[in-house]
Amino acid sequence: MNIFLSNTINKIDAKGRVSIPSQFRSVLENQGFAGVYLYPSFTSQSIDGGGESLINQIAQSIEKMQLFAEETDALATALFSETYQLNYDQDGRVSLPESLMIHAGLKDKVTFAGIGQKFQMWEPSAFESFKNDARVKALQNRDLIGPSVNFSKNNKVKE
Amino acid sequence: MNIFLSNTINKIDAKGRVSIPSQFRSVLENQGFAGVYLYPSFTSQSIDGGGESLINQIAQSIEKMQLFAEETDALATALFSETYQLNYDQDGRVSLPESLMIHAGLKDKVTFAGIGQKFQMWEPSAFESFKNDARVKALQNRDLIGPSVNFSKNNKVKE
DNA sequence: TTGACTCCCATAAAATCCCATGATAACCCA
DNA sequence: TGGGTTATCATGGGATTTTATGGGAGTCAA
Repeated sequence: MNIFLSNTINKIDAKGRVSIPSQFRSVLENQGFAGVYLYPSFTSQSIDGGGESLINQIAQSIEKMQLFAEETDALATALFSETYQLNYDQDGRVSLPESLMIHAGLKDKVTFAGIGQKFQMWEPSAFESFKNDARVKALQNRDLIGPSVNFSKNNKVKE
Repeated sequence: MNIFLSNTINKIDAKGRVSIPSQFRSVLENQGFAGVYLYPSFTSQSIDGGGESLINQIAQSIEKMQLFAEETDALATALFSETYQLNYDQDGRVSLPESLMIHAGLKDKVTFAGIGQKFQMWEPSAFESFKNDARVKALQNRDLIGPSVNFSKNNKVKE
């Protein structure tokens, strides 16, 4: 597999370790190395995660912005200084930095949610309400998606 | 064959496994890999399914959006976090995630209905009533389809 | 020494593999 | 054409593997 899909809830144990879901691990390893990059989401109380290709993508989009040097630096600092590279152990577990735990309000459980190019880590009940909102917003933006997804307003038979 | 056609009812066994109909499997394997992508339908109590080409279509439309936009995250969450990639075993069976079973109200049987680019999975009796509605709507909209399709009232829609 | 981080092993539950069966559909040939 | 033989398929169930998780023991630095 090469994109992050589905969602699971995993436990954070007494030592602060979490298992990265095995399907996510296989996506990550396809990208080159057995580890994850994590940073606090800019738009929500969650952690964004991904592999090599996500980091490369972010680096590229910063370059393309053609900002003044100091603005680029500021943006890069904001992004990368809070980004952690964590190699997971042979059981597929990482221990989360405290600042990320706090940002996402994590205690002893975490929802891993695949969203394509990256995944997010949420406090499980916070994820539930975000997901319900997301579904509503998705319906409002249905024209952005291809015709094969069943988003039609009047529920036509033809698809 | 390269589109999903016709419908069959298969059993969900004690372990939660279902056989993907063999005709569907050959469509899927033409698209690149021996597995299915499933997600809850946005507009009905059923599961939408397809192969590589369906998921690529969706992934492409999301990739075009901005990386850090709030709406993009919401849309991606709605689409991908509930999408499951299931590789079927050598007998062509998958085990369905509980959240999909609940969404579609499945118990021990499921109707696979081919609808061209994708297929749907329904609780059999729910599918029956949906199909009757669909036939009525199809007749009302028959002019949207080319002249070669014979939808006249005396001539039943072939199933 | 204490705490943070590994590595390693144990276990239970879930997913997957593998083989067997019966039913149906496809095939073949006199 | 009809009857028998072969495939193919959906399904059941035992055996094996994978996965998430708990916890012991070793390493390193402050």
